[in-house]
Amino acid sequence: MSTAHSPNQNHLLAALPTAEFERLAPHLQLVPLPLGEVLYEPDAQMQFAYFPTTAIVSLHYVTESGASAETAGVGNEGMVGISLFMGGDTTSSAAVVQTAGHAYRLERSLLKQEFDRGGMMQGLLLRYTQALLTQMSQTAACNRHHSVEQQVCRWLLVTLDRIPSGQLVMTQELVASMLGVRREGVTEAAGNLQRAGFIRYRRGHIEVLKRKGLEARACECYEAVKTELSRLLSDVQYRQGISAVVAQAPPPSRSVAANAVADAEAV
Amino acid sequence: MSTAHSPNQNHLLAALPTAEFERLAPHLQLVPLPLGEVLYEPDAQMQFAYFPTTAIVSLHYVTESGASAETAGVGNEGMVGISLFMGGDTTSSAAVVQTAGHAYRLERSLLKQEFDRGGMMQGLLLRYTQALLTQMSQTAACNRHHSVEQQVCRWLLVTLDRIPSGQLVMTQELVASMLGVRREGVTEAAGNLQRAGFIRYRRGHIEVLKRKGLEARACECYEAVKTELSRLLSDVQYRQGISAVVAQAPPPSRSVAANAVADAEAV
DNA sequence: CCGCCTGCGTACGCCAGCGCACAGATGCTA
DNA sequence: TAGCATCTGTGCGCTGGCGTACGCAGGCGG
Repeated sequence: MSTAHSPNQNHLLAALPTAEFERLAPHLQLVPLPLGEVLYEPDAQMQFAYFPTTAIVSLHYVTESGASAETAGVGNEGMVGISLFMGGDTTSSAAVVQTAGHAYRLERSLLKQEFDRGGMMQGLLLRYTQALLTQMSQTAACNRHHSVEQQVCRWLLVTLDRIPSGQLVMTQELVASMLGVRREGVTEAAGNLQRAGFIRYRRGHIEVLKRKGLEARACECYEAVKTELSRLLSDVQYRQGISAVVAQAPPPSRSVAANAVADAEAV
Repeated sequence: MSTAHSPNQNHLLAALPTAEFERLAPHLQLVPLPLGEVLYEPDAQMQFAYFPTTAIVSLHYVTESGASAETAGVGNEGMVGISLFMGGDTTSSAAVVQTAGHAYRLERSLLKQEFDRGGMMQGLLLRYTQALLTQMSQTAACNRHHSVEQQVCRWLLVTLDRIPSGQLVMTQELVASMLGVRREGVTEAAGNLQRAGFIRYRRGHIEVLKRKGLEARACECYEAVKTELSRLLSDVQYRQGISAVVAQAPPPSRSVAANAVADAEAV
């Protein structure tokens, strides 16, 4: 991956007006995020906010007994470190790098300072936080009601949306720990999907062949979260021509969302 | 219930400095919230924010197939209508009154206006929002990993914390729909708890006899959410002597939380 | 080229929670 | 006081997901 890096690969940073961006730019540090790196642990004081570009970070909750579950994921559409401007400083969840890549990080006090100016940054971050809320509540409902296979599909899709290539570097074990289910459950689901011709995988690599297929088998939660994110950030103007967060015309009502599968691109 | 009503029964309102409170006070309308009332539906434009005093409101997500799950609850410690100041205007979840009572409501634009002044109100609401995030992610993990009985205990405890009397008006059917589980599951769990002498119930009324017992059987999630809320709002000064949000001394580390059961008050 | 570590396949028993169905109990209303 | 709607108890059979355990294979390092 020797492509040029730019803060604009992160949608939040790309949406800042020039003045605000230039105020922050000198302080944005590009950092590599290797797989498995822990950006912060529960209840620990965090020093930086991270704006992923190519990396994906997973927000986890780990139970006393050691079981874990992802409560939300963060890619180039968002930011890690909400609590820095929300006022709590710490969170009860952990942030772990789920797909290696890069992110720009910003020192705690600078973020807070920019947030408190009450400009565009504030509005963006707040709306992104709301999207995060949606994601978490959706995850809660999903964990209650949907099958492992549905969740695997959902999870592949959201991950895919954050990765341009369509090639996920990802063991089934890891997927299982994200979803908080057994590895064998993922193996079985993945087997079904492979037999159906939707995906192909080999030792830690998952390749999506038929996106539509996954969408058809995923639960509603995928579309719901995606639609809500694009709604919340629909009016942002990117300084440069980033492809929109979600290329989707008028926000469909929820009941329609299920049928939207039909007009998604094939691949 | 012919007690005098006061906005100070709501912890957020009670924590406002005098100047801010007096600006809002003339616009706070006391409204009764009957059981089952829908404060807002998914994706609908909301006109008011609600600050419960004696009522409890439940934030729900309803799946396409009609199954539902509570993602968070709001009592006198919080507010319903986060999205009004977060910038999204609407939410994908519904807000339903879970325990009848009262709330003060505030017109949308006035809330937003006060929030945007950047005073104490803003900080309070943001920190409360973070508590809500914690609650939702905890719920997600809880739905994944904990048993119905544990969840019933947790749910009774959080509800109890919001109701002074200790007498819940609550059918098992309703509890079930909150948790997103079968009614029979709740019946069984409640039966166990009654046999153990922790609670007593009769047709729509649940009385808690031994709080300690419930705490011992509940999952960690109860303590975790409670501790986090008190941490986030620990530094607030109430204009009047409200009993603190949570009467608890130094925030115990998570691993200790389980043992904290021992020193909770009986009954 | 060989061996080993890591990731994947599969199988078996187990149980929590589900869906359904119906009987008994309780408390409101007439 | 009787009737009735509603809430609660209980008992099926079913199944999805868990825990465990082991065999196989791909791919990397020596």
